[in-house]
Amino acid sequence: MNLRERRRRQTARDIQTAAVTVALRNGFDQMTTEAIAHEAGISTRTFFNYYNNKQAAILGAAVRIDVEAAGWFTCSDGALIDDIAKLLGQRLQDDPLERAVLRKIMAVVDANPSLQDLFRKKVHETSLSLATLLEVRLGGERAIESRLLAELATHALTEAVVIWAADEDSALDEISVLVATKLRSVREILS
Amino acid sequence: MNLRERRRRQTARDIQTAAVTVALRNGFDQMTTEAIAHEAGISTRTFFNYYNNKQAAILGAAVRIDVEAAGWFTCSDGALIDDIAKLLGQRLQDDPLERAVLRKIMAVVDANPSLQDLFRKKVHETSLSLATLLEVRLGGERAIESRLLAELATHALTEAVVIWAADEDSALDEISVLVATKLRSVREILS
DNA sequence: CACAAACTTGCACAGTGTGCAATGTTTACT
DNA sequence: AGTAAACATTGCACACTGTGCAAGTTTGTG
Repeated sequence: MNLRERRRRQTARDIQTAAVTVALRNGFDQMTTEAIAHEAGISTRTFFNYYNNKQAAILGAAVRIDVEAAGWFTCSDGALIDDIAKLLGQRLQDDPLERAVLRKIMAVVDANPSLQDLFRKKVHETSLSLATLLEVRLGGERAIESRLLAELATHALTEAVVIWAADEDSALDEISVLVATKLRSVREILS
Repeated sequence: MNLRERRRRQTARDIQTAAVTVALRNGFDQMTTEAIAHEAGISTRTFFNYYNNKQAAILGAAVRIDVEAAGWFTCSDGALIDDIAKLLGQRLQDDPLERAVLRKIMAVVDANPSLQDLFRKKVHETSLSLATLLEVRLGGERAIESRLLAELATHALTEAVVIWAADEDSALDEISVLVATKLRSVREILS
């Protein structure tokens, strides 16, 4: 990994930390991009080189499904629900969540619709990646079903992460168990 | 209904029409709120009295689930999937869609991520209303499942409306049939 | 008709987000 | 080590967004 690359990521994280700090101190709505830049020790202009807006700075960089590492998914013959849960769980192992940080972010997000909007957008992006994989696995004639199932699964992931964040004693890998449980539960309700 | 109320709705629709017109003519990104206001024959300031931003002007006023008229849903003993499909279908009967208008709007939305964001937000709002009803019907211990199912169903509705808009010969009430079909289909895939 | 409530508008203003050009830093390559 | 290309940071200017306020206009009601 480059020095450039490392610095870039570090700066991105620094800006995120600064943004969360300022948001918790002054409230997200009062917070200006200028205040974030000042807290992070950079110019306003540089702030916009890293994030498009202050919402994005709070949520940080997206964690994407690694399509290379997901080849197994499209041709696995395991139970679909378990495979989906495993796939989504993998994403979280790569770049492990800090419960404390996540809680701070959640506190800010909970109070701010515009952050929720962006969060939904990110969930939807994940959903689209998953939908692509599902479509390969299920066949192109089930494209719509793939999108619906992907949407269901990514929302289940969100719910699972919220539960994980609230429960001090739960481990990261319990998240994918929870996702599978919830998907089964929805299937039962639909019967 | 008041004269005031009627005029307000009419102005809201006029602004929406103006916005769609300008967006198709100049492209959404080039379009300024000033251009919309000018096209609609009002001041910029008045524009903001009706819509928070130009995205909202394109999508128009939200159609909400009428919670009063949905009392039957929480205590019905029909098949859940059919009830959900019926409930979501009802929303569309109230304020019937114009295929031609909808297509224009879809053309603008397809080309503009910021419009898709807002659209997702509206879908999510519908999902939340549905989740509340589902939670009453299924019981509070299945709150999470209610939210997941609501999310699934509202996305199915979106897919169904898209199909309806594309097919010249389909009737409005085929939408809820399609929603039910897709939900069943997802259930089968999960088995 | 007269009055209150609601609507429209102009104006001022704080904040957002981008293009550009100058200046510095890192990388890759010889 | 030397150098050129690639990339990063910044200031500045500028167009656009969105809101508060106050003054003027229209509409519903007694």
